[in-house]
Amino acid sequence: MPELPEVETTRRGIEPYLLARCVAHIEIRQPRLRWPISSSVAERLQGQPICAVERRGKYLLLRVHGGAALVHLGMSGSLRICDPLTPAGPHDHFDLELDDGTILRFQDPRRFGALLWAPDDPYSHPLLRDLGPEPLSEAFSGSYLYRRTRNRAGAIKNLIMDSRIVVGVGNIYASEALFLAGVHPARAAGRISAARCDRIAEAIRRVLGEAIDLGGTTLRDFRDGLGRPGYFQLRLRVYGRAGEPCPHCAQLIRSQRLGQRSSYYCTRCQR
DNA sequence: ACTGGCTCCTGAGGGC
DNA sequence: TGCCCTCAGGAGCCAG
Repeated sequence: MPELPEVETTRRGIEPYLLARCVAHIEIRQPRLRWPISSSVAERLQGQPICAVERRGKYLLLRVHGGAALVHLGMSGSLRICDPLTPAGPHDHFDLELDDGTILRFQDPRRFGALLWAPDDPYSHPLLRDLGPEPLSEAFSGSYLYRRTRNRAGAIKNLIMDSRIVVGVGNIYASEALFLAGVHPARAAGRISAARCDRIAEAIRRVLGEAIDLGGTTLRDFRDGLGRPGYFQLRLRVYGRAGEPCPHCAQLIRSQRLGQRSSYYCTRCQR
């Protein structure tokens, strides 16, 4: 579910409730997420003021003195601000209780998400250390993408979804960006020209930027930190639209599995 | 160094 | 109504 726009939307939603508040208690109901929740997370957060709520790729960082809690939403995770009287549901795996009574609640039916402790400089944690650039930063550009794709035989769609190349682009936005750029998702990455790498990089920035502006994409269950849905699903041009006409040329949109994921594209507009 | 495949889970939806 | 199958938005990890 959550790709970069959904994680950023969540971050913006929860940040005002967390900043400068102290963590009073952590309630863990189900420690078995992607990695078991270690007791050290609770120990290190307890009593600490949260000094920043940051995002790196699809990871959220709740920074405190001495490190940060890393939260990943996996495929079905969400974070919600609620009050202590809200009853916890079966997939509400942990609560961060703040000193003003506010609760940050993590729900994740598929349990692919994570809560980890990253000591000292959290950006040197093994999960963050080797991540590629943020797609909306200066470091990500067409020339960067061109350089990183040389001699790569794999499909361009798999490459832009590889977090070591660029972070935050999941299955939905990869299809959308390649449609905007006019590039076929299965095209060998190393054989794409510099000019077309420019178009792909620009399309990724545009799609992610628009999706953040619309509060993310809610296909089934995404909600922001306050329980509100996103609206980018209304702007999806090809994702999930196999058999419907292409918005540019009316040719029927096709779908194909690429690296175990469904890809959607127009054979006339994308080469 | 790359590449493709497997894996962790639960829930929804379609076919019969 | 119920059972079985397939698929789902992530991404670390492994073998080749």
